[in-house]
Amino acid sequence: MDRSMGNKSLLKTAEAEKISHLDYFKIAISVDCVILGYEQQELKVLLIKSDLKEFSNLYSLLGDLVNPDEDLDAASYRILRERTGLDDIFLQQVHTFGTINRHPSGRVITTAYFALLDINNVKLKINNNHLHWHPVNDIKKMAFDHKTILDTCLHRLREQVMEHPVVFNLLPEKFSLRELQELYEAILNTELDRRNFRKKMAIKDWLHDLDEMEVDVPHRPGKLYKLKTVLRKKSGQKKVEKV
Amino acid sequence: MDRSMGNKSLLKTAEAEKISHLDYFKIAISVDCVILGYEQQELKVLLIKSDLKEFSNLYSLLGDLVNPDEDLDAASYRILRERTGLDDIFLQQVHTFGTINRHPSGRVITTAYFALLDINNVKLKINNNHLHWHPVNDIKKMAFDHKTILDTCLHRLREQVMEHPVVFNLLPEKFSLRELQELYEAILNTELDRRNFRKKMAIKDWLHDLDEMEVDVPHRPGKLYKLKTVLRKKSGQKKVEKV
DNA sequence: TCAAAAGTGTTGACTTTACACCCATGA
DNA sequence: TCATGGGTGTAAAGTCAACACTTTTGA
Repeated sequence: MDRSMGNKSLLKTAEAEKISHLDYFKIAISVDCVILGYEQQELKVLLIKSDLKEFSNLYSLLGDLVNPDEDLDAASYRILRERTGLDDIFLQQVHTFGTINRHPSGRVITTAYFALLDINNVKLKINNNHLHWHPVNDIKKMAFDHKTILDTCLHRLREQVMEHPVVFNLLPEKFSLRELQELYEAILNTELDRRNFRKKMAIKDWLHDLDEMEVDVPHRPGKLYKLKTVLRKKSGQKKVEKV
Repeated sequence: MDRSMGNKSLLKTAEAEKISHLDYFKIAISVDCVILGYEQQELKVLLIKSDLKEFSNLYSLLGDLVNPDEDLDAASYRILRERTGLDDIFLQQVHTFGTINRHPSGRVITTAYFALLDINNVKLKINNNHLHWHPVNDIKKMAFDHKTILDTCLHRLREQVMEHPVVFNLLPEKFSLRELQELYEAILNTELDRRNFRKKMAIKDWLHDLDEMEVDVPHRPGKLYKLKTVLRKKSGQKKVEKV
């Protein structure tokens, strides 16, 4: 950012600039988190009932204003921690939504993140306002522009899922290949061929064979795997592919 | 965004909420544009000398604070228009940078966009502050966190270039396959095989054969093409690929 | 006639898809 | 013994990478 346009290269100090810009500190910024979990072969998102009259009976994502002394990313981690009690979580920034009238309280620009977590690790912190896990395929209308935000984040997730080992954040540490495949199918909303899926996973070399078996399944138990330790990471970064 | 945490589902009006949030309107938001052009087989970015003492002699991207009554995207189009006089330009949001101390004047969160334009169409509007086109491969240090922003945008551009018909925004309307290939090579920083490149373009079916030839080249002239009209677009949106 | 780039196909390696059978386990 | 999913291989189609020669034009 550089507001130098039209002034004739007079150097200003940052402090002087600050004063001349007070007018602009009239926009609030928030973060909104698409917190995703996976349960009963369904992808679910953590929602809360909006407490604004304008949106009564609609659900919204979890978000909050960013504090002036808080990094943007830190704000999203704070939301997660406050709501789920979890701290070491996969989180990725997706897009910033900034139309003028997206928030009825005033000018609020929001940066959307998605988070992936193991739903069984979560004890929801405060259980009022209908905080709950909601199947993502079962959402028509939301408060604010949150439906758009949700869709944008799901789109991004789908783009990444085959290239980057991210979805493992949705599973318990140990899982079978069937569970993993079902998760992919839930995310991509499609069916996958079992043999081809297993081949693909073998090629990616993401998994570590635990030499353990499923227990308490009503059929032949499958092998258990975990994500290779080197691939675990808290936030996603992408690599450029060679063309 | 929903600040309902911990309150016992008392509905508030947006107006009431606005008042209680005044404290938070202490963050400014800006947009920064990585404005890219292509000239002499080089990718270039439009830079200006920073007018902050803290960054004297460093260049910065073109950006500005977002006005309270201006959409975020509109702000980036405004920057472009002010600096280049161009209006109908490819522009894409990339990432929002929000660490506390990234701007010495105070808390400024910035959303980065990249723009692609035909450098020959541009008459730079105000030519002070060393506004100029700078080869992207020749930049080490920039004001603020602008080097990171630039790198992030270039990374995103490289990711998109083979999947989406975006780079055509950098070329004149009519171009030869050689020119197009040289552009791809400049963006990707690599050499491409001519035959394979032409095959790939043929498969993508992005180009319309104009039945015209290059003129004034000191060798056998090549055919001229233009991007198919249906594929022209001002801002980029991605599609999910089927897996 | 020379220099420069245009234009063009094939082969081998690899990747992706489609598809079916026997096996191990728990009920 | 039955139901359920585990586990596995192959062939055909398609994609990708490497590679060289002839043609056209302007100088």
